[in-house]
Amino acid sequence: MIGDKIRELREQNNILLRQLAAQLDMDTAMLSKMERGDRFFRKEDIIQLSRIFNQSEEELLTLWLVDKILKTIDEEEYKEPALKLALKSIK
Amino acid sequence: MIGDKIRELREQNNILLRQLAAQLDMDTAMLSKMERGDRFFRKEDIIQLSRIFNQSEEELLTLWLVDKILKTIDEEEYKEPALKLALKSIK
DNA sequence: ATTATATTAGCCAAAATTTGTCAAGTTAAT
DNA sequence: ATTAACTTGACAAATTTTGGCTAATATAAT
Repeated sequence: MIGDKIRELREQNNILLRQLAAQLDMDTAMLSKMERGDRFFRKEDIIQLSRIFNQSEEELLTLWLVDKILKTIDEEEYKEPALKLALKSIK
Repeated sequence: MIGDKIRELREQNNILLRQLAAQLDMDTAMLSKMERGDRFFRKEDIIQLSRIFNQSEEELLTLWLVDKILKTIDEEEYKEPALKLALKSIK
C-alpha cells in the first residue's frame, strides 16, 4: 500500500534504493523491505518522504496508517463490522 | 468498548470479578484491567465469555477487534480517511 | 471504627514483537 | 560472465506486551 506508492514515486524520479535509503539514513535492505511491505516505515520517514517527493503529508500518512490497520485486522473474522464500528466510534 | 460490555454482562448476572476470573482461569486484577480497557482480553477469553453469557461470538469478537483497531489508530491524525480506505480495501 | 469483601494500581520479570545490521542470494542488463 | 540493483534470511538489540503478585483503595455491613 504505502510501500507501493513510495516505490512508484522513487522510480518515477529515477532514484535508486540505496540513494533514497541514504537520504533517509537507513539501510538499503530495510528500505527494500519497507517498499515491499515486509516492514513498516517509521512515521518520521513518511513525513520526510512527503517532502522529498512533494506529496501531501496527509495522503502518505493515511496510506501508512491503512497498512497499520490492515495489519491489526489481518486474519480476523469480523474485519468489516469492526471497521464500520470503529469508524462510527471516532466520528 | 468490549470491556464495558463484559462488565455489564457480569453485573447483570451478579457475578463477582473473582468468580468470573476463576472461570477464565486468570488473575482477578487482570480481569479488572481488561474490563476497564487497560489490557486486552485474549481472543480465547472472548470466545469463552460469549458462551458463559450466551452472547453471539460475532458480536463480542467484533467489539474486541474494534478495541484493537482503535488502539492502533489512537493518537493518529488521519484516522478517518485511513479507516475509510481500509474498509474499501477489504471489500 | 472495625471487619470483610470487591476492585484497582503499581511493579517486575517473562514472553513476544519489532527493529536494525550484515552477509549471502537473486535478478536483469550488458 | 560480470556488474549493479535489489531481495532475503538470520541474528541480536531494543521495545512492547503480558501475566502475576502484592499492596492500596473503596464499599458495605456490623
